[in-house]
Amino acid sequence: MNPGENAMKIGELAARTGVSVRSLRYYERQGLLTPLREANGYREYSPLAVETVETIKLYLNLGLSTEEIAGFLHCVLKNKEAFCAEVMPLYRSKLEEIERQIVELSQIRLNLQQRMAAMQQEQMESGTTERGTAELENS
Amino acid sequence: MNPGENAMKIGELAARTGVSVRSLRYYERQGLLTPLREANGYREYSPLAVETVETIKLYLNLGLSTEEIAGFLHCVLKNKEAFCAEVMPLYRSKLEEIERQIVELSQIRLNLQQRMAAMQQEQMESGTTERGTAELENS
DNA sequence: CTTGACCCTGACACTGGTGTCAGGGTTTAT
DNA sequence: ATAAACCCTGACACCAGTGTCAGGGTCAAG
Repeated sequence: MNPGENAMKIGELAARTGVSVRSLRYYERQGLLTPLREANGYREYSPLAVETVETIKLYLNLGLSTEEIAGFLHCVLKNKEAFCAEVMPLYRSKLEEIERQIVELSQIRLNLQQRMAAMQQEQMESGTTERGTAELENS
Repeated sequence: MNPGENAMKIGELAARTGVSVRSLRYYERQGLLTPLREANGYREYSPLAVETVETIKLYLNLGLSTEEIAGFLHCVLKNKEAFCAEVMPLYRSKLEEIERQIVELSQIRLNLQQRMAAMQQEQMESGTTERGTAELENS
């Protein structure tokens, strides 16, 4: 009945979450995870740590950095997301950033597609003018 | 009439192309640019170097790396792109990569939008169940 | 001869999460 | 007591292009 009854060590947490031992230590250094220590210095994780790590994975997959996650993880672990004031502005700016990136990539895609089409044209026609690297200027 | 008549030094090339001196030296180390050297060790660029740098910029803007560019720059500087065999496969794989990235970002965008919508819902309704971080799972 | 504007090389920093190695302790089972 | 399987910390590498600093030449104008 004492606390730490079914605590686990880092290897087990890694196995349960699919996150490498290396990454778990990194998350700790970033302030996302704060395990107790056994007398021998080994990290001691409560069963709740599994949920915490899953939550961290979820936010990392959204493109948030560990530093950003650190700003609200504590809150979302005990409340619904909607009641953590830090989350919404972060989502907003992240969404804008993602959209900027999509626009940028779309422009590159268009440029590539046009250049490829032009190349195939020229290979068909095979041979009139010379030099032509810079006419489809750029993004 | 001797060669090097209107050659320029690195600072002038940087000014004409808008590329930093630092980057010009980097391009050289990557094998993209091979200026002569004056007796004092200064780099000596022919006027053609301006075009070369513009071409490099163009390909960098397409998302190609200096290493990739090095593989075909020589060819495209003297022929039309269409006649450089290395270019098309590179464009193809780059296009695929870009499209993968766009898909990935689009998924994140959707996930963010859904979470934001859900948060606003919950704030309206304000208050029934508890805990809800992981229901819109992830990308 | 001095000042200032150029030029040279080499090297570290940054981004950010992860792999991996070195060098060393602990625990458990045989 | 020894081997195997864990655990610990600290540090370098990666990607890739750019900024920036240190420490030092070169050259032209005053």
